[in-house]
Amino acid sequence: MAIQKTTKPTESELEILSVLWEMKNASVRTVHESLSKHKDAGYTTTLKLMQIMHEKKLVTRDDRNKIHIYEAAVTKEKTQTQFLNRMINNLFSGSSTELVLQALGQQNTSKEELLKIEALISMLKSKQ
Amino acid sequence: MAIQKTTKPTESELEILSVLWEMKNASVRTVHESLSKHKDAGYTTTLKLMQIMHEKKLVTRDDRNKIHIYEAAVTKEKTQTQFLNRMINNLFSGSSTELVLQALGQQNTSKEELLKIEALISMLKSKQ
DNA sequence: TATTGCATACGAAATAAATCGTAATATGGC
DNA sequence: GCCATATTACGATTTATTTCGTATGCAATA
Repeated sequence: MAIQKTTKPTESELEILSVLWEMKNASVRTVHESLSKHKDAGYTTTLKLMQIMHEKKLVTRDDRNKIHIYEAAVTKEKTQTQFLNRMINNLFSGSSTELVLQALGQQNTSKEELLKIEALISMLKSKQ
Repeated sequence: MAIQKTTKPTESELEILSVLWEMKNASVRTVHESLSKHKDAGYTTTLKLMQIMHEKKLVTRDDRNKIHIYEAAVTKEKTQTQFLNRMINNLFSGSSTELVLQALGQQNTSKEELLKIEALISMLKSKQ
């Protein structure tokens, strides 16, 4: 059985995936337009990137029509997990708690958000 | 006033920084030995990387003696924050809460850890 | 003093990522 | 059918990152 090599998306690929997750599916033009708000690169750059992502199986596409429609082939959750783990190992000595503490500490999180987190925590505690 | 361009460490540079944060300061040989446990690259590769990091001001070094002693020039906290923010923006729609929930959800965190987080949360709540 | 063993310096190759120009092609409106 | 326009395909260039080979120097020691 062939090993499914988990291709870690690059920074640029992540930007594209974000758009696709948001929109469910989209043409190159649409993705490019969305990216243009923040970033400034030519249309063919976006196109090329998406073609490469297709080769890497990071996206699927429907190319039955002239305008190809792309869709993310990896879930947002899986990708988040992948990057989170990487980051926890690289920067937080393998401790997710350290990361959580740091993330909560630096940002100012609203009371509502804090309550949501508390809820999850008591849920986790009860499960132990 | 010149703008302090925040050089974002690359993946490999991060590995080296981790060792330096851990050890406070170290020679190339020491860093290389530590990295060798996980990774497999030649000594001069590590050396070159650390020289580049010195140029980029990511590390300082004491080169009064033949064996140069390196030290991280960026704090672990600052770097963590930098990467956390990047990640929150790229992958978690700008919401640190989302990241926290995801991080807590996937790993199994011990009761003690959960208590630590709860403590921080109530501290944050009282400050609002 | 000559030799050996580590150390740094440095250039250059190998690899990866991002960017873009140009050509080929399909489509819709005239 | 022809043209204008928008799209994809693709090669090439640029830039960043990682890797390593070789040169050179210094210091201990035989």
